[in-house]
Amino acid sequence: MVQPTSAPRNARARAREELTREIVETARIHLTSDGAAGLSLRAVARDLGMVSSAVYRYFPSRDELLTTLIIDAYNSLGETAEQAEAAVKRTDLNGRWLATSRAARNWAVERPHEWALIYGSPVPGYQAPQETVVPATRVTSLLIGILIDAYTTGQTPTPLPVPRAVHASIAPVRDDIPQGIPDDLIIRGLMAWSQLLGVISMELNGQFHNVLTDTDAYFQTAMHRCAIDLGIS
Amino acid sequence: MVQPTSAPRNARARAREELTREIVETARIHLTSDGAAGLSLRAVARDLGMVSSAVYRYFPSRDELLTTLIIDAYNSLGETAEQAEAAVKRTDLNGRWLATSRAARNWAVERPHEWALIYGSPVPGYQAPQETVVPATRVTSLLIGILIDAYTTGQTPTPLPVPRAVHASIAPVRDDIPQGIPDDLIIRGLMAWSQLLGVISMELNGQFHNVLTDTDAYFQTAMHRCAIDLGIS
DNA sequence: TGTACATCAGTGAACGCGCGTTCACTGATGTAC
DNA sequence: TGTACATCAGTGAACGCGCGTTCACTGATGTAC
Repeated sequence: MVQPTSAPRNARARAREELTREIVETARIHLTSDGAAGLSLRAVARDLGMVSSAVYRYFPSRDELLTTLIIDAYNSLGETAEQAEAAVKRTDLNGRWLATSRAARNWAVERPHEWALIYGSPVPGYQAPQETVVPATRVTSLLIGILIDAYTTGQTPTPLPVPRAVHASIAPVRDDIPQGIPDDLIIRGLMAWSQLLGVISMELNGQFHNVLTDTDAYFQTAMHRCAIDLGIS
Repeated sequence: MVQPTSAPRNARARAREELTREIVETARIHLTSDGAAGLSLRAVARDLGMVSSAVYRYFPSRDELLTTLIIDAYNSLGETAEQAEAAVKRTDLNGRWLATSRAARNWAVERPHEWALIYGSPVPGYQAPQETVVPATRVTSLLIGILIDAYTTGQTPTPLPVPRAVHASIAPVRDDIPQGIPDDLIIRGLMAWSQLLGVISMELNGQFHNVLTDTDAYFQTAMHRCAIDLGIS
């Protein structure tokens, strides 16, 4: 009882933590060459000089390893975006939006396969478990925060009409935001978010070939225009 | 020389055409369950009651079959969108844009895996050959046509400034459109296009879970707002 | 119209490779007394 | 501090499955004379 129960870190536990990390790290690298569908426990084990069955002491199945990679990706992106956003003066809503979106793009360009893992086509046969839900909301929470501040400080654009069916349709997202935010602003936020995801995914999927040379410059301008549409520019 | 040389269609040739079609059709169905990465020549052959090596009489490799699927998908989507767009009065630019975008979404919702094949993450290890380039431009050509008509009839929005770097960056896309279209309109067109791709992909990838209930209603509104931004609403 | 030859679709076996997962086991590390 | 036992990491073999592609072959269809 002298040791705090929260840290029974003997050699075995430390080794376990380290190897778990190494497995995830190696799997992440494999993602880069083969994509999520090609992620193989055996290949990971081989790279670590282990026999394939040894990995099962750390992850009960391939899908669990995938889940860890997905959660890590969400958290890594979330943390990157949060740090970038936190460095901007609270009253500079335009700056917060630009910092968040730029951080997301930079993260994505550096790790295209991790981006595809979380925002690309679902991996066939893989069902994302509940644990992935919370980390998935970190970036969108930043955007929601900006929208709330825009609303409470009165920096909102002249609203466009929102059809009744759309008003009803956005009921779920209303659960995550304070009351009072107008439908129009929510729609603008959603559209800014899909613009952000759309432009990044297009860049990563090579859809700007023969269209744009400087994708970074284009991205900045597109995000600037989103800010104008949000009324925070 | 009595027979036209263009149609030496004896029984063998007809059988070949039909089986080629059946192989592609079966492969398309397999796409639905396993995605592009899991597309297997052997599985296709099995479904057709052939031995796997027989497929090699029709397609020299798995990648060639994939290429055919990709080209077919682009053409199918292109044709669907073209027909929808052609049914709208030429002067109704807003209607043409809405018809095009709606047709694209409907096509995508019915064939999510074919959509992923052409607009999703690239298949690892697969390099798209030149033949896919032309079919890939059919839908964007419609959008460009609308923008050109908007410009020539003077229905353009008040332009926002376009940074010098972005002006230079869009040089490639200028090769596909008539001279004179302002930078601002091109940027708006690109952003409408990425909004379109972004919203559809988000819906297919399940990113509207716990966000929206009626994705169709949301899509229509989003596309309507794109039209406003393009100045054609 | 009939025959000889060429073309080609489809067969079946094989090569060489990969995968996820299970299981009985060895031997090292950790724990209770 | 020392000993007996429990825990657990890692091994190596195996199961049962899949894949793309090649190759020598049979037998049907098509063609030239």
